[in-house]
Amino acid sequence: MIASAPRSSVVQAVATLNPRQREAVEILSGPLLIVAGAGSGKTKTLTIRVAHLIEQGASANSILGVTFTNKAAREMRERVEMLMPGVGSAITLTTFHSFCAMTLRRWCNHLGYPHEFTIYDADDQERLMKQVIAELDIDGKKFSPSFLLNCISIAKNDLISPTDYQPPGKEKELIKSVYETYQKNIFAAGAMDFDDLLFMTWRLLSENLDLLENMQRRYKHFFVDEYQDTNFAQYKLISLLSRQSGNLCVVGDEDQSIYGWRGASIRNIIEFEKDFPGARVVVLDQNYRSTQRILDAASSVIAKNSGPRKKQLWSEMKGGAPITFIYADDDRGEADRVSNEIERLHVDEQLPLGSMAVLFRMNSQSRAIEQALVRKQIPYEMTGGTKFFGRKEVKDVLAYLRVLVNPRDHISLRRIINVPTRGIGDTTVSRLTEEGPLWEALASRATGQKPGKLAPFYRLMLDLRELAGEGGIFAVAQSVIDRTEYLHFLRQTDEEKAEERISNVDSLLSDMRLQEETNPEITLAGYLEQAALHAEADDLDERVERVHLLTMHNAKGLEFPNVFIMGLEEGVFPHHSSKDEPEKLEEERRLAYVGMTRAMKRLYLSAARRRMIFGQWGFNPISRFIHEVPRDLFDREKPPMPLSNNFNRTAPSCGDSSSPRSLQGFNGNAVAFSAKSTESLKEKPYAGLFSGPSRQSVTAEVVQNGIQGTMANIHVGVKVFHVIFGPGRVIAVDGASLADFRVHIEFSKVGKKTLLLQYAQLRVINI
DNA sequence: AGATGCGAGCTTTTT
DNA sequence: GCTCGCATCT
Repeated sequence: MIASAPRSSVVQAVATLNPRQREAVEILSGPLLIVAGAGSGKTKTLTIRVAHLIEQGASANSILGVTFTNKAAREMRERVEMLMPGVGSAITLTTFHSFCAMTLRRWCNHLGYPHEFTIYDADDQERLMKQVIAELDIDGKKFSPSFLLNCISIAKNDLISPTDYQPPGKEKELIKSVYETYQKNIFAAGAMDFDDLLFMTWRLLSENLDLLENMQRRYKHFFVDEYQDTNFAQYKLISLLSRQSGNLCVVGDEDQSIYGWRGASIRNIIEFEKDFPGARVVVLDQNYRSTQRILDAASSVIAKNSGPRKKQLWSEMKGGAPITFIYADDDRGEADRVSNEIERLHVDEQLPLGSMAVLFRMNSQSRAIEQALVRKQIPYEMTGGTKFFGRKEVKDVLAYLRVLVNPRDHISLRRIINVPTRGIGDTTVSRLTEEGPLWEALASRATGQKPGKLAPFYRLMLDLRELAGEGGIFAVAQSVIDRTEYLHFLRQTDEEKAEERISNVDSLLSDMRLQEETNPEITLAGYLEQAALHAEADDLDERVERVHLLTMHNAKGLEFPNVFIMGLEEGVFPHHSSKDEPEKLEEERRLAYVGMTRAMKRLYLSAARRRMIFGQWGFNPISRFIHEVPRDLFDREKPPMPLSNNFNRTAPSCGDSSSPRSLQGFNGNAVAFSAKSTESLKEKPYAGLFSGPSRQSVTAEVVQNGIQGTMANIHVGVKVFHVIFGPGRVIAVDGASLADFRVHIEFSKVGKKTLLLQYAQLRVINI
């Protein structure tokens, strides 16, 4: 067929869409919700929609797109650019936080902030909070910095200022004053935390109509990706911006909402049609990523969540490889078996290492698999974990640069005033703080009667500031390092780590030089902003020839042909802190859904019978998420049947709930000990695990396999030992089934308690 | 001011 | 089991 006119690339692109996707692309005005299941061609649809908008006459710079990560923004920009050269670079496409930072850089003087404001990360926030705690003379044992910061974060996410803040629970006044003092101090530092970026932008635009109108004149078309992970502040902000034009397109999938703990509100996507009357809804449920079998597994798991499912994903790739279950004796064995399989896929099946990803619930799980891969000399790449820009040595150098840009930043100034050590101790600093803002106090003292050791430091900072005014960012950082003899300091303080630290400082310098080459206009403030808003996941390169290691949170939005999910055990995944709260548990399940739907061809789920936690062996039953996958989807190695399918029963109350977040949940299972010695004891000695005279004579058996034996061992009169409550004696037992077998114990330290055998961590003491 | 030693808490997930 | 922060000592 010969086209009568040159068909635009957009028309060609639209032709490749399925009917639903096409519908989404063709709705160009008004509120639109695209429910986009995993792997449903969301990015493609959004990209073509942007191109279509432009073809229909929208100007590129009237489009504002917000994504969750910088990486997603970058990739979408590239794809738009490919489709419509020139447009990719002209549209505004960033993360919420970057967009806010950009807006505030221009106008934050309206709120009394300096244009060079610093962005505080979690570490800076904690330092600031510790100061607040000291200032208000708060009992640090009663209120941890993280608890207080969390209260503040929740308030800010809800756009509540210190004045309007009504803290929950008791000690209201105290928490309120913490928020007030924190905000006073961060403002004095000319700094904003992540939540401030959103809150302040909202304040700025809602309090300054002219600025809002300025924005509304420019932006006419809005889209928000990963809408299920937006918080209240983000929702209000985008509502405000789009209110006038009404052209708001949001894309998301409530089954993939995994950031509730960070303030994200799933209500935003659920209530979209109420919030924006007249909204159109398009559901993308055809999956182009995974085999049907993988989708079946993932769907079965997510189906256990309450509420109706809006969609059922389906794939044209019928069948597919079975899901593989791997069950090992311990975490090391689990890692060995996973790495064996990785090796097999690579060597025998010629699959590239980069096609494989190992996912886990928490970063601490990476250690075992990293060691296993190192032993096999299989190259891997870990994304996340300790962030590059969060490393001490990197933050030290950045702190210098921050002070040069914004001398009011007393958190950074305090950090480096005696790093490298130059004889300015805590006493001196405290005295300075009493005299006023730290930098000003430093200036007046250094130039006054008794400058002492402050003068050379002040002189140094002045010199560097002068340099910062004229030199490029790389040159300034280089001077900071040279003039402070920072590398010498690193070598001196910790010889073992010196090499690595120096290399990190080196990487920082290289990055700065690179940034400067790509963008000669870059300012120090700009670089610091970029560093603050940088996510490790932004750097992930799927094309690299290494096995990818990352958390499921970091895996969001990615796909890999072969996916391994490790640590599918109760207490690990779902994480013990989520087990007792249905809402948190549902979020864990959504996380499992996200993890499983990353896989294109093959999916492996693994678990260990026992793992080392806090230097002790923890025994966890297989995760409920495994049992929620239909057994016939698995390979030959089927997961053992669950002990009890009643996971939703609340955990046994173990006496006073005020006891420190107990280890109980992690171990969450009974461990039975019998007198006979077995091979596993010889093979894997419980070195130093359970001290005491009975050590030689005990064997551990997981309840999974041995609860029957345990029941036989536990009877009235037996002496037992509980990890938390210590020694005690069984005074009664009852319970009709394995699932609710109860043991009444008189503990010598804490008195009488009733425990569910299935969860209690008990061992029989043999005398 | 800096070095040494001990105990508590630690492991969610991150823009 | 490890690491960090704090207290105590030189």
